[in-house]
Amino acid sequence: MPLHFHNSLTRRTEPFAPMQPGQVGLYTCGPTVYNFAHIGNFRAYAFEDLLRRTLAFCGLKVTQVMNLTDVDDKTIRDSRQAGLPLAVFTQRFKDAFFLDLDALRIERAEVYPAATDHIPEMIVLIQTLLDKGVAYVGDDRSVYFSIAKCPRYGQLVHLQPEQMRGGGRVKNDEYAKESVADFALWKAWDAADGDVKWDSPWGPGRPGWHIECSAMSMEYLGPTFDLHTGGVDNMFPHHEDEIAQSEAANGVQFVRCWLHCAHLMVNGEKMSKSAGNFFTLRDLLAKGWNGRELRWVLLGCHYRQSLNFTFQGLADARTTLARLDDFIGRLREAQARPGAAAAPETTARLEQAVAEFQAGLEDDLNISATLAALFNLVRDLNKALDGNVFSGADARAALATLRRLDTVLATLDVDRADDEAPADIRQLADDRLAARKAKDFARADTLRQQLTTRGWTVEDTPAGPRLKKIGG
RNA sequence: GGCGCGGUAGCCAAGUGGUAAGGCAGAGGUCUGCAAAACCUUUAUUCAGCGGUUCGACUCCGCUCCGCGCCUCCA
Repeated sequence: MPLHFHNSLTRRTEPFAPMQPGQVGLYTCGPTVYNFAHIGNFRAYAFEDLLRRTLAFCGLKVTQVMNLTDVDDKTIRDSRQAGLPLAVFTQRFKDAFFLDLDALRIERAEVYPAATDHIPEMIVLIQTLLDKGVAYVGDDRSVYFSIAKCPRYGQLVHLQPEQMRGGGRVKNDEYAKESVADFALWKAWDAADGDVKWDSPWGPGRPGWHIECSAMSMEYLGPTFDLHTGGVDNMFPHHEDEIAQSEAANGVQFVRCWLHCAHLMVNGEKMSKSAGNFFTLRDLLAKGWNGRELRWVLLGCHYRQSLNFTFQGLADARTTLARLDDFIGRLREAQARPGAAAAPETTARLEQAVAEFQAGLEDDLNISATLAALFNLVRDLNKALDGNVFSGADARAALATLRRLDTVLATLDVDRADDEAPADIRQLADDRLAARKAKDFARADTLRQQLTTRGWTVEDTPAGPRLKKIGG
C-alpha cells in the first residue's frame, strides 16, 4: 500500500505522491513565541515530526519549513509588559522552544523563518493583492483582504460567511472593514504597538497574522507545495485565509494536501493557554518525567484523534519503555553469542516486521498498527532469545532492524551508552554474588537493598547478575 | 443556529459486511534461594441505545442519548 494521507481539503484519505518525484515540500505552522509552548502545542510538533520521519522512511527527501511568529498582538503586548524590546523578548522563547524540541527528540526542520525577517516579502505580497483588486486600504490605513472577491472562500472549513457568528473582536475593526469577515493583511500602527513598526506604502504598521505563512511558504516552497499541517484550530480562520491570499496572488492551487491534528485534552477539555489548563514540558520535567516519555505519549495516539493527557498515561509509557529497554539490552548481550550469519527465519521475521511497520505508517500514520508491528516483533524475538536458538548474528540483524524503525520512533535508544555502574556499586554487586554463592542469602538481600538505596537494581540472569540504574 | 470529530474490555487504543490487533493494569504458570526481567496461558459471546437493510453488522442506513472541537487568540 502506497502512502495515504487524510486530506482536510477533500475530507478523504487519498494516495499521496509529491509534485516532484522523491521530494516533498512541507509547511508546518510553528509557535508564536510569547511564552513557553505547552504540551498541547507539542502534540502538533510531535505529529509533524512523525510525518517528516515517515516521509523519510518511505524514501522521500523532505524540505520542512516551520515559521516562528515573532510579531503579533501577544508578543507586542507581553514584551511591552516585560519592558523588553520585542526581539529580545521573543528570543528567549525561541531558545526555549528549540530546547524543548530537542528534549522531545523532534527533528529539526530545514528552515525556521521568523516573521520579522520577512517583512519585505510580505509587503510585496500585500501589494500584489492590492494590485489585483482583492485587497483594500481601510479608513484606519490598515490593509484588508476582501473575501467577497474570493468565491472559493470557505473551501477548507465549509463555512459560509453569512453563517458565522460575529465575535467580540469584530466590532473593533468593523468601521474600517467592508465586511466583518474580511481580515487584516497589514495592521496600521497605533500607540499600543510602541516602537514595533515597519514602513510600508500604506504607512507604518506591521503584518497581519496570516500573511506571514503565505509569504514565507512561497519564498521557501514555491506557489504550490505538497503538504501543510497544523492543529485543527488553525483551519479557521488561519489556513482558510492563507488559501485565500495565496491563491488570489498566484492564481494556482496553494497546497495539495492539508493535514490537521486533533487537540490534546486534559480532564476532557482542550488544553490551551487561554483556558489556563496547560502543562509545559518544564512542568513535567520538574515532576520527574522526561521528554522521551512524553514523546511516547504524544505519538501513541493517532493524530486525528483527540488525546486525553493523563499522568497515568505517562506512567504507562514509562513501563512500556522499560520493557523495550530490557529487550534491547538482551539483544545487545546476545551479540556476543556465536554465529556468523543470521538465520533465514530471523531475517524473514525482521523483514515482516519492517513491512508491517511501514504499512501502518503509510495508512495515514496509523500509529497503532505501527506499534503493534513492533510489539509483535518484540514478543517473538524475546521468545527466540529465551529458547537460546538465537545467534550473535541474529541479534545484530535484529538491532539493525530496530535502528531502522527508530529513525521514525526516535524512542528506542538502540545505541544508548550503557549506564556503567561505578566501581563501588560494582563492588557491592560482586559482594552480593559472593554471598549468594556462599548461600548467605540474608547478606545477599542486605546488599541488594543497599544497591536499591543507591539507585541501582540487580537482576540475576543465567549469564550472571545484571546491574540496572533505576529510572535511568 | 452552521460545520465537524468521537462513544470498542479496569484504563489507552486499532479494526473489518462473515464473526474483536496492540499497549498498560489484573490473574494463573515456567524460571529463581527469594526477587526482578523474560516467556507461556488468561481477561469484550461483544463493539453507547433503538430501529432498518442483509444469509450475516461492531462494521452500511435512519433515529436517539452522551462527550468534545471550530464558527475571527488558539497546535
